[in-house]
Amino acid sequence: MKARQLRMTRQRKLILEELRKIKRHLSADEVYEVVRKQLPRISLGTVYRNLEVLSELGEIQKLEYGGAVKRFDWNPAQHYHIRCLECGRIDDAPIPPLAHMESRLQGITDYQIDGHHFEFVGLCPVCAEKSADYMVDKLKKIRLDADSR
Amino acid sequence: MKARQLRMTRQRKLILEELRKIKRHLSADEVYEVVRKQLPRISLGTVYRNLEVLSELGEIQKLEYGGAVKRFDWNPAQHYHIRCLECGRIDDAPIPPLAHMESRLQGITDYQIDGHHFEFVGLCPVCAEKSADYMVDKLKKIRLDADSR
DNA sequence: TTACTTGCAAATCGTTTGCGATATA
DNA sequence: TATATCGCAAACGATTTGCAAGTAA
Repeated sequence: MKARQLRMTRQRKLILEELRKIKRHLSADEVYEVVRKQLPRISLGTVYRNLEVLSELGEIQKLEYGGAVKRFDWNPAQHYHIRCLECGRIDDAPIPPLAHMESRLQGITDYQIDGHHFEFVGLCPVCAEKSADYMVDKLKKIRLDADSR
Repeated sequence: MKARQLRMTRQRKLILEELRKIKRHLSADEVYEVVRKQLPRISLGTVYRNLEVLSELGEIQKLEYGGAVKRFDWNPAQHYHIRCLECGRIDDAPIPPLAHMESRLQGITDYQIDGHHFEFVGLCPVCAEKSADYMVDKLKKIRLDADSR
């Protein structure tokens, strides 16, 4: 679209390198914490600006499905995700992209369709564990109540 | 889960009625503007609280796919949506829900899967029109430049 | 040398929350 | 009457932005 005279600054380079190295789906704040170890004076604003630029360039991808905070994926190729409803953690979903979805809307929508988003939602192993502990506690209490009557 | 002593206040009733009458996918702020016409002293906080309660009850559904603002759907049944990347407008997608998606992760994820989200993204008719106008203008300018040389 | 980028801080935006007053069941 | 809910305003968390100084090309 628009030709841009972008510069590969130390900040931009480091952010991209760390994302590719860590291979997880970090929020802007998490990226900030990571790169701060090597560039202590970097600002959160710079991190946001660079994540934006890098995703516009197609070097990374911005994930903004559900949940409050956006996350950034080192892998710009199309693939799906699983999101934890409790803590917001995101992992790759091990299934291939659905084909021919867009063509199913041919002629029956007046939208100009660009693509689709798909994600599984549920509880990550850590939060599922916590949730199970909570239920066990609850059952214990109910049993105690019954015994004391 | 938890038995709640909910009350059907005038505010709660009106919000639900208006959503069901309008049958569009409104943001909290849009709901606020609508109900304010009949209850001028209602507060935005009340609207947020009631939209939350109503979606917990399953009377409506909260949409929090992508985009910044949440939207609320009068129809609590499972169905998919199309979202405009430009203005955030949401409409129903005229395709049935995908079946058997969750079972495809059986045994290959340590997440506890609850369900999935799916949405098409693109440009709504209004924004597609604007975008087309913009491109036409651009082409005209390029032609003028060429002529003047 | 140019103008893209930065660090910093203040601003913005959608949403949530604490409070004392109100009204529903 | 008990307490769920309200209106109001302040608080919040994530993200964006204005600006003067710094720096890649």
